[in-house]
Amino acid sequence: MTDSRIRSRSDERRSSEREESTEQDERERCPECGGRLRSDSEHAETVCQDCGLVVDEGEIDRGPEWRAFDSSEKDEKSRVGAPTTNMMHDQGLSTNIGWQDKDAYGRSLSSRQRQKMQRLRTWNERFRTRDSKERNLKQALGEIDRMASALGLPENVRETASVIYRRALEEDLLPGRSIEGVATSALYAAARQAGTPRSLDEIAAVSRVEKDEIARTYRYVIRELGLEVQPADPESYVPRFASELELSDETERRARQLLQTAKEEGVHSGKSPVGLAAAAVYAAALLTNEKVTQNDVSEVASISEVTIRNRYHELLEAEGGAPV
DNA sequence: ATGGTTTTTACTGCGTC
DNA sequence: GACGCGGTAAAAACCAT
Repeated sequence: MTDSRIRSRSDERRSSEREESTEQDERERCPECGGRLRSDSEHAETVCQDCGLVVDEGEIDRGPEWRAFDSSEKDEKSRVGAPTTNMMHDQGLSTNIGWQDKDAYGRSLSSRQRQKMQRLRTWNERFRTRDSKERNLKQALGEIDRMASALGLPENVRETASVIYRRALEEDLLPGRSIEGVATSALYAAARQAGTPRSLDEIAAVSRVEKDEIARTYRYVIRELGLEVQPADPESYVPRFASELELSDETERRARQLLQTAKEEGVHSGKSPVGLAAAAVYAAALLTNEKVTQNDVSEVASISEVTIRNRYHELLEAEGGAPV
């Protein structure tokens, strides 16, 4: 009697699961029979529901395998430290010996113990940054961090930059190039990939490396790593320029609009995205009667006034040709 | 290296405050 | 007269070949 109840309940569960999975993910199809795929995170597989073909195996579930129902359970069940991060040279996994001379109960150590701990700290530090690659990374990541905060780039960009640098290091791209150069290039690439691009000039302003070298190493790194970085979208510069010039949201919106229509008209191929963005901001300010001089815009965008003039004529022309 | 394209530099004239 | 703006020519920078 109990048996049948249990079975029936589990049957229910199974059928409801199936219903769920038929609803999910219509676009993925089985390459064999065209049946629906069902991802089974418990077994780390993606299987076809019709023919049973396992399409994808070994997905990694990075989440915890337990669930916590209140905060005390969370403390009890959790047995890991901070998540690993690529922003530290050892991904945050190395040993750290605290600087307080206290034991696990918070009592102070005897002087003998203190000396011992001091020696341990020294050696730990030596081992931690032992080989040249580690030291290299440590310096580069410090550099990336410094530049990123100088440019006001968010954390995820730093993270990406770190990953790129790490890869460059692994592929032995460093010999013959400066650490700083590669670090800067990594950051430049990361910023562009994240859709918060900074122009080469801006990057060069905070880097210890010359613009030429940055550009050169950047191209090299991109090519060697097979990174795909699309040309920067002019629109992604607009918010930054607009806010630096203290322009209204309305102006920002118009600037975007101008760029959109320009894009449709195909006015912008081959032109520098920064110039286009600057021109759009200027033109938009004109349209909304906000006072910004070409000089102002040229300064925040680090682009010449002439370029702004040329571009914004084209922009207005495109807008006039295709009214909204 | 070269040639074509884009951007910058430098200079000039015009109108306005 | 200083400033913002527009235009132009020549130089420089950039990019693909």
